[in-house]
Amino acid sequence: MPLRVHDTRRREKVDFTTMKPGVVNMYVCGVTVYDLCHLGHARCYLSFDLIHRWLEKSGYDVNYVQNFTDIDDKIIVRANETGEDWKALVEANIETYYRDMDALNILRADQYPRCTEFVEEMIAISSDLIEKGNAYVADDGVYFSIESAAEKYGMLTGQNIDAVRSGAGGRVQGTGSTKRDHKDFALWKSAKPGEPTWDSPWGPGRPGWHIECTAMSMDAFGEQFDIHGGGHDLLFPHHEAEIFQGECHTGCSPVVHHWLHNGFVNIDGEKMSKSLGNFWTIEDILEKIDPLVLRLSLINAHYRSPIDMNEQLLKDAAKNHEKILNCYRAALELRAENAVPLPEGDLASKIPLVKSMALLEMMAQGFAKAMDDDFNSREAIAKVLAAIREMGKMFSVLDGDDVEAFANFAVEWLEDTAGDVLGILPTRDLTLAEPEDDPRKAEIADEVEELLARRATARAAKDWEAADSIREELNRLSVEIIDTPNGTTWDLAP
RNA sequence: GCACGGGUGUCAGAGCGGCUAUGAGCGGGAUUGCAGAUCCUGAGACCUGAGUUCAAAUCUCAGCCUGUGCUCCA
Repeated sequence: MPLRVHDTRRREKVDFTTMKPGVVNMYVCGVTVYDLCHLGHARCYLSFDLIHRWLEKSGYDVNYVQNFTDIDDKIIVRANETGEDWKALVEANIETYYRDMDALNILRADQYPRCTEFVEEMIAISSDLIEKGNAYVADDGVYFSIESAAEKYGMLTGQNIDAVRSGAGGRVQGTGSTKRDHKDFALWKSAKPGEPTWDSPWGPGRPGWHIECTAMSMDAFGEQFDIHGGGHDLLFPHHEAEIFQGECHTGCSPVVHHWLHNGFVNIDGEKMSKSLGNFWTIEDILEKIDPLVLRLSLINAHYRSPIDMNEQLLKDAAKNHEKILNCYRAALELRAENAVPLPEGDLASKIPLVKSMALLEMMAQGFAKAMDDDFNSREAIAKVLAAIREMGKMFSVLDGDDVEAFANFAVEWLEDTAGDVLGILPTRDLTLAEPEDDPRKAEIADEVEELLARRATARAAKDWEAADSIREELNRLSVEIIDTPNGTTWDLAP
């Protein structure tokens, strides 16, 4: 079954094709680095991380480019507010961007170009657009003239230029700009006092926002490429501006073969915004919850649907994540490197085993089918959850060589799907880590072990009252214990 | 106003012409000293109206409700 993707421009799911067989050139709009990353950024880059991972799993060689917007009004304003050098501000925020995204197990892109490195290219494109009659020089900069390519208006949002034309005029007045039409957007902004500037044929100034992505994607891929992604708020005007610039400059239509946009994150039913005070930075959330739980909660919906983030959602995700990890841990503990490969040996006695493996194969196919259907991670997660139930059943039914071999199979199954594609599995070492490996746990380990030993003695003597009171004592230390047939294990309470 | 989405059980959230989604929560049961984890199992749904069809959450039309964009925003 071929990969299908929803293309915003065509407004439907289409078969995914690439310009060059086996190679995907993908550009995703990055962050403007003036502040910490928030939940919305997490969702966006998580969405494209899944797309990135699935394309690679499908055998494509993916060239993933994501930019940093490192000069912009907001950066200048923020730097002025704090008295910090804007370059230092940019560097600091790029650092925290990497820190947050790494925590969420988002694979790095292949390139992270910064727009200040492409000022020359942007000037060249702007000059070309002026020559072609698609742009003009005004008092305060260079503007792209929408009317010069009116047929390209509304490509992504479906807006009708005639409806917008009728409202023109009023807003241009009073801004001090000599831009001809309120729909026109800036390619170059003339310098204002106290701002960082670059030289240009139109005097000192700095590039407009939209032109950077055209310059950087062209630098990376040439005139046309396969996927352009971003948040669904970038549809207008940013991505439509790119269509104007890119197509007029290159003469190619389309420049972008597949436009992909991710949905937004709401908080408790309201749009996330600073003014509402419900603005969640990744840094804040990760103080409270496991990054992989946050990751699971955000990929637990189709990437185009809006997500309403709330406590219940995180609770569900934590619970599911734990289930998956319990299964993964059990599989890792039960497996044996040298187990007899399956299915081999006396097949007649292994019918349940063979059936179960066939069932899991089908689930793996279901997983692939879900991902092939416009990266339906929610459906894919459902397959993983169904699979771990099957695995849990088999772990308790099988024994001996069979369980070892089946566990090998299960480890591979899980790493192939939940690990490589969904990115929600910790490393094998972390999954099997003993309490002592965590410094917070190491601190209390001796005390806990001593209490556990006393409890074990009490339990052996069937003194349940004493055993339970020791457990309560452990609970007061935020320690959770679990009795298993092989002894008692413990962990810090979540 | 214009544009683009969405309305599925208590909640989250897939499916989008015929087939148990899945998970949380709730109800039984197995296991367990108890708890936890695990497994088995039950109840519970497709906004309204009309149409197409042998068959409609699923397609068409109308209505109602709701989200988002149209200004910087992932």
